[in-house]
Amino acid sequence: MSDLLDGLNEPQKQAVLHGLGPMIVLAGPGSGKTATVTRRIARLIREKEVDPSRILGVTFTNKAATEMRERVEKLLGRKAYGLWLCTFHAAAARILRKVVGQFPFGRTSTFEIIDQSTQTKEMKAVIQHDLKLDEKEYKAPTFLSALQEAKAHGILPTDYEYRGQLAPLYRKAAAFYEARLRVLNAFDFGDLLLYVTQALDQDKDLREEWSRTFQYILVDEYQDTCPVQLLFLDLLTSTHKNISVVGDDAQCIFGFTFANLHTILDFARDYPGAKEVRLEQNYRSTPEIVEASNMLIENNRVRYDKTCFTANASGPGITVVVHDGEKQESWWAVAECMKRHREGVPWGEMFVLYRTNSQSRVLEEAFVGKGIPYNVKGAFKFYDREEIQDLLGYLKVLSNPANRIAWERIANKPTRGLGASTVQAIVEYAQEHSLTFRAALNDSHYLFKGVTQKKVAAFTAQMQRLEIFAEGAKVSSLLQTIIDGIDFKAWLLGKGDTTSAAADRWQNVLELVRAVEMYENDTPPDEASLLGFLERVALVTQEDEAAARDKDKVLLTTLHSCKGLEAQVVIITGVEQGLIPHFNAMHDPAQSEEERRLFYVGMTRAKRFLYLSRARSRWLHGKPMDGRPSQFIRELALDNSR
DNA sequence: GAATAAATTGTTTTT
DNA sequence: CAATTTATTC
Repeated sequence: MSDLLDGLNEPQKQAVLHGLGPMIVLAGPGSGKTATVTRRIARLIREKEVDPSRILGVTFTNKAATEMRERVEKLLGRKAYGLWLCTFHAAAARILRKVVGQFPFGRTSTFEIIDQSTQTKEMKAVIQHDLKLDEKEYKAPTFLSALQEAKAHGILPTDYEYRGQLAPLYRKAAAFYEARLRVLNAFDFGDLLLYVTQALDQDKDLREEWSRTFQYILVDEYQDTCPVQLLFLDLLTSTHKNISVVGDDAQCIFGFTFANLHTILDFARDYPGAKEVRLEQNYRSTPEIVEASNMLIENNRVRYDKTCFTANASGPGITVVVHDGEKQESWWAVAECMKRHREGVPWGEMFVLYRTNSQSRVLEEAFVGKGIPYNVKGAFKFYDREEIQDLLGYLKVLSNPANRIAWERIANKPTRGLGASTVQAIVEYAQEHSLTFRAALNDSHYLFKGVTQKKVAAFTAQMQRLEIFAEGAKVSSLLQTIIDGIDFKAWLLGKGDTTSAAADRWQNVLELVRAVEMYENDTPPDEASLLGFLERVALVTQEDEAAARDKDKVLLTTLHSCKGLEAQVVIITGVEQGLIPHFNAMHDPAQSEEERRLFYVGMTRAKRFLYLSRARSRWLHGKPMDGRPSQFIRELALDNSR
């Protein structure tokens, strides 16, 4: 018992030892939040002898979940089998798979989780074919975000009161979109939480069963939960009421996903008698950084009155620099990293941060130029790459024959003479006869003549062979069989691209094979399945395990996705009015306060060296733009601000 | 039917 | 400026 409390301060101990009932832990940056949560979980398992499968720990990212699990297992000295430690979406998907069949949702337990691009494609089809509107005038992303707003509030998009004149149109689109996803046996991200809350809300017995299951629920990054997630938590805690949440109102930066700052401010009101713990001591940063970030955040009107302090030794202070353009800024950033590296700071202890993903390109070029090891987080997702999506298409089709989108994708990859019109004919035939694309393939002898018929038949036969092989086969050997069967390597390398680009693509394919093997390695053999792998792919987005594993590289990332990380050296680039705070957020007080919190998050990642850099001029959409210093530099009230 | 060239058009942040 | 969509050619 004692070792679980070793080295903790008084409020941290209180948080770890808290017994029954709701608790909120207000945790400033670097205040040992993760240590507190993991020790609390470890204590519940070890001292309170709670069955791990009756504890639900929810995090914001998969990476955070994995890290926490490792730390809990280290504290326990054994594996925490059955412990639910995952993201909201993963938890929702897992419950939904078990219960979806009991509801008229029109999906089976093998439902697929579709990605962003599939969502857009389906919504485009809704606008063009179902609503017969001009897609130039009515944009799919606008419609999707309207629907997401409804889903984030836990309301069916067909029932939601949208703002503005387009409301009736949105509701119609929602109905068509939902119908299309049903045919695909698919949910999108937002649906996972929406439908699981619908299910738990509608069925009292089910709600009791699940809320009895989870004796303890812990939530990380509580400030970034949206209403439907709160509803989800509320439904699951209805029996035991043992919910403890950890968060920092000053780090609420996901307002655009309908996370609301007031959920954390109102926790004590919503859960009367909740214990409140404040972790205000910062163990991460120098007093210079802690004080400057306090100065900054005090400019926000809506916040908890909380003051962070540190007992850490004084450091080098915050450096503010100006450059002519973004190229000079990038060269400088690389040079500064090299300088610190010579002083003994490992590459892995350095971040270069920016507001928008498009800023990463110049930086990347500068890092490549000097041969400095770096990692870009967030920009292009590994699983979004064309060649990866192609192969995943085969896996998806084998897992879910109703997945029309995936069929369309793979039908002519590699080129086998099934062009757009042939595929379209199959799709229409399937729709007419209410068949899956796969079933339509079997009947296609009636549809086509001559050469086309032969080609379609060859494709059907090949897919049938794969289906037979897929029975009981390991995912890794299935993938290998697909790659060999369609001669994917030859097709990739022969596509006429430059040889190096083709070689890169093949490397990515090998990476995918490794990812499958890794999945099989850390999943119990009886649980590993094609569906399981596809779910991981759908929910594990950015940080593919490979990137997370090769440490000791400078991390280039956005201010948003640096949340939860820390490093010796942090360089924030593009500290200009219009970038941070961003143009689109500058005129609305609530949004500019969010921009300030975002900047606060970036600053407080730094342990020792913090640089704020800006350029006088920067290329934006092909035109040079003058850059004025961000108002936030002034708000820090530094001696050396210029 | 498929590959290439030209034109257009968008640009915050993400599970 | 780059990525995506449309037009053109083979």
